[in-house]
Amino acid sequence: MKTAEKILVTSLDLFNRRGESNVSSVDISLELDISPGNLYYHFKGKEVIVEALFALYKDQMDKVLQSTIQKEINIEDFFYFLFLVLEKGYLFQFLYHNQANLSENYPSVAKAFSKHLILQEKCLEKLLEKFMSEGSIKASNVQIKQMVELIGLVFTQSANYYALKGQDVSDETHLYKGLATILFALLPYINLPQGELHQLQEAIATHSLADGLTQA
Amino acid sequence: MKTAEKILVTSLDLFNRRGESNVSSVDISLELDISPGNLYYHFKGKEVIVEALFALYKDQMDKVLQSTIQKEINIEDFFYFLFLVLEKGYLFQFLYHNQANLSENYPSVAKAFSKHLILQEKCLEKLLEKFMSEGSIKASNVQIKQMVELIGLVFTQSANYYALKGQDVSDETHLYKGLATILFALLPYINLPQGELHQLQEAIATHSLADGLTQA
DNA sequence: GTCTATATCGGGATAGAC
DNA sequence: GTCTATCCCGATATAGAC
Repeated sequence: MKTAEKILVTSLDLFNRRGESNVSSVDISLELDISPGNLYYHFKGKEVIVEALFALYKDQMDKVLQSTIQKEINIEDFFYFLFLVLEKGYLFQFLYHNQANLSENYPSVAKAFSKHLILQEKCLEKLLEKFMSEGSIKASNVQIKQMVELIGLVFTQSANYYALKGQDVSDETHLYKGLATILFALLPYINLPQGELHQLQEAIATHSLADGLTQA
Repeated sequence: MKTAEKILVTSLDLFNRRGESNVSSVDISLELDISPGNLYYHFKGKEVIVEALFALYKDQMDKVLQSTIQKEINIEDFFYFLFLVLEKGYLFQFLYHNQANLSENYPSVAKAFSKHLILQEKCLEKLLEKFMSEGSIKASNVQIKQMVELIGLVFTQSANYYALKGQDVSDETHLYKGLATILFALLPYINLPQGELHQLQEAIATHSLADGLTQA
């Protein structure tokens, strides 16, 4: 692995674990056993590193979105898709964790982030509208918009919410809790045979045992 | 107004507008036309200021919660109560805006905050359970817990979500959008005559015209 | 490509005069 | 209570040798 790549991998890891603002360029070079000067040879400042990491994030996320548009997915696949998005977010959690700082210190990244989010939500909206026209979802257009907003809220903020409550966010359990929240909100509008619905719920609930959601 | 009080008021204003981490003690003294040394005479560092502001926040929030327990409120009052909580949060938005930094730089505040949140959610849960036993809400215990979690998510994170999407959060409009999201998620479980429900929805929707939620 | 050494800058903190 | 002056420290940034 080239030094440049090693820097990105290590930075991502440190950012995710300690928060971007708590990691200085010296910390990164220390972790890699290289000198600060060397780090600067590859990346002229933390900003460039953050930008490079965001580009990676965007690439991977776009691939997930792309796959949804191409394959004709049904509403059960949909929840799996939601999980994939949550999971990608988890890999780059530092982007969500410190977004206030992020937008203040790296406005270019913040702009690209919000642009990407809006696109992502457009994509979600299209999907839900398709389900609506197919009859697997019963809702008005306004309700669809509400669903999109709620999903966006869970995607981008649920980790912060759990962290604020003092819960550990280092494992992936909370992803399932987020998924359960989305399922809870959408369920009343989903038009599926009871049996299949329960199957879906159980699949999600088995992963979020901790909170007694299993009885859902 | 005493200097100490002026410092608190000005700090709150600056924190809310620029974010706590972007406001240095010198900024505060500059805004007040006093010297940094004088500021330190009253508050030995920003930490003490943040702690004092959180104490204020907690006091005011507790009063709102208290009022709910004492008066026997019905489910329509409930949404007004939710709005009051959202509004109090708005007055101290800096606590929510930069929570990652907050918990890293002021662990004592973070601990008190999470403790307060958990208490608040207990209070919410009790309220919802009361509505359930009265029949105005039809839901299982697990669904009640989900409602509480969703409300907590909106309370603490919706401003961050809108900010992340690049929207302006300086006015109070987004409070109504948050309220609309909660209403959207709870509505299927609420057991009220259609007429009264529509009244509720409209009352909320008239305040969030911007997003076409009026048609809800 | 990588190192050491150093310059710069901003924020937090404090001593001592008034 | 309030001010001025100063110190300390951590982080960014860069120059120049190897």
